[in-house]
Amino acid sequence: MQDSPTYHHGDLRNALLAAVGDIVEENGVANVSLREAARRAGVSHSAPAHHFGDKEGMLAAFAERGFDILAGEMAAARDADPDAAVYNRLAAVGAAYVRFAISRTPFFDVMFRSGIHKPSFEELNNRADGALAVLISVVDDLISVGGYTKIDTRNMTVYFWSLAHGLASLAVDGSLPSGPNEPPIEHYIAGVFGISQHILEND
Amino acid sequence: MQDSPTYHHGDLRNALLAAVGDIVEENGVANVSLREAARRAGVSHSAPAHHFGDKEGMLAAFAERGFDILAGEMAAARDADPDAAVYNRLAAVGAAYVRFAISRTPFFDVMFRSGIHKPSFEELNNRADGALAVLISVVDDLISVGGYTKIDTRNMTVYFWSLAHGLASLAVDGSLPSGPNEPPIEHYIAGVFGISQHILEND
DNA sequence: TGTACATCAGTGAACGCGCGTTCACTGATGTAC
DNA sequence: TGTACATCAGTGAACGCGCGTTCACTGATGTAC
Repeated sequence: MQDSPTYHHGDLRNALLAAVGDIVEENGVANVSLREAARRAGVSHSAPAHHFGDKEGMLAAFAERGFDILAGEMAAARDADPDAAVYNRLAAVGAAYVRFAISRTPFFDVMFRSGIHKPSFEELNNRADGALAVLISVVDDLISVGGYTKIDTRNMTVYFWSLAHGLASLAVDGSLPSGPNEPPIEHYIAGVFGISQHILEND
Repeated sequence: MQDSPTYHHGDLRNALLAAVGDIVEENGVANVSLREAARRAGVSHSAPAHHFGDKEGMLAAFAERGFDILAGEMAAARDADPDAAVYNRLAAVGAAYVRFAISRTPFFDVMFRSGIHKPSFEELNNRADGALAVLISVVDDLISVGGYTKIDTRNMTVYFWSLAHGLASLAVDGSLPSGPNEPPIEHYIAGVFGISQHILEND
């Protein structure tokens, strides 16, 4: 960190990633470019290549950060009230997922809607797995506590992941009805995970 | 339709939309352009503007068609076996949604992942509502037959929509584990809607 | 049946733009001695 | 403490490309009479 501009930026990588977030927020994923990120970071247009190799590498680095944040927020939701019933902790994790998408849309967009080719970026896959692991940990708890011998962990995980991811995607996309007479997203978060809860209560 | 090339194409609008599908399939939504669509339709690069106004208009027209097809496939699933239990019809509609996303990925991508600004296209909104109406019709049946006074239609609709849309998105995105030892998508379709069924059976 | 004319669909040249990438470079930093 | 040098971060000019949009145009079609 420097007070005045110098030849060496000092924190350019972070500055560029912040710029990416701003661009996505303002103009959408489609308008992210190495040059625009450089412009916003106050640096020559060829500087980003030094840090990320190419454009896709820059987006991958941004998405990695997103998965880390998502994992952190889901883990915090899971651990917020250790005395809570297992289902409530699971619903809290799901709600954290949806809220992440809404409050940090640029990350969500780049992570899931940028057309980035995940398999090409091993580290990105690792970070995504890290986030998924948080969900799996609570699903495991649910299954062991509830004794759901009929449902395997994998299906249960995909079930909750789909539910949270679907609601998040529809909300971010603007597909859910919204307007002055429409309920806020929290209504749907409560509704959707409330419906799921019947599974636990009645099984 | 003409046998030989003429000045007037005769079916250019359809040819351009087909080209859009091919481009998305081969190179992703990000690489759709008026010029490339024109090229593939064997027409001058400025012809598409005649039909769609601009690039976003072309994508909107493509997405409209996608919603119509989706609505048709969901309705067919709903009506395939009128004697089926209500929940089974609902699960069939959900499965049709997921299969649509997988078998017609270009449509799904443009409809939900292209960053197209839906509110600007009234007709596109109408088509999207038309598809949603099919889902709502079956949810209404479910609620009236099952007597779920505790759950309103809106939450129930968003619940099933999220479930289907989430599974579809994850599958299309390549986020679900896939490989020689991983189950095919049909396993997850059955698993996810099977879990939901507990709601009906046990409420 | 023929002719005139309006309409429509598609053309092709031209414009200006932003982009990704390359490459020889230079300024700053840190380390070895 | 000073000096030499390697390394690293960022520069800026240059390249070629594909794009969207505009616009005066032309070829084809259909309709009125």
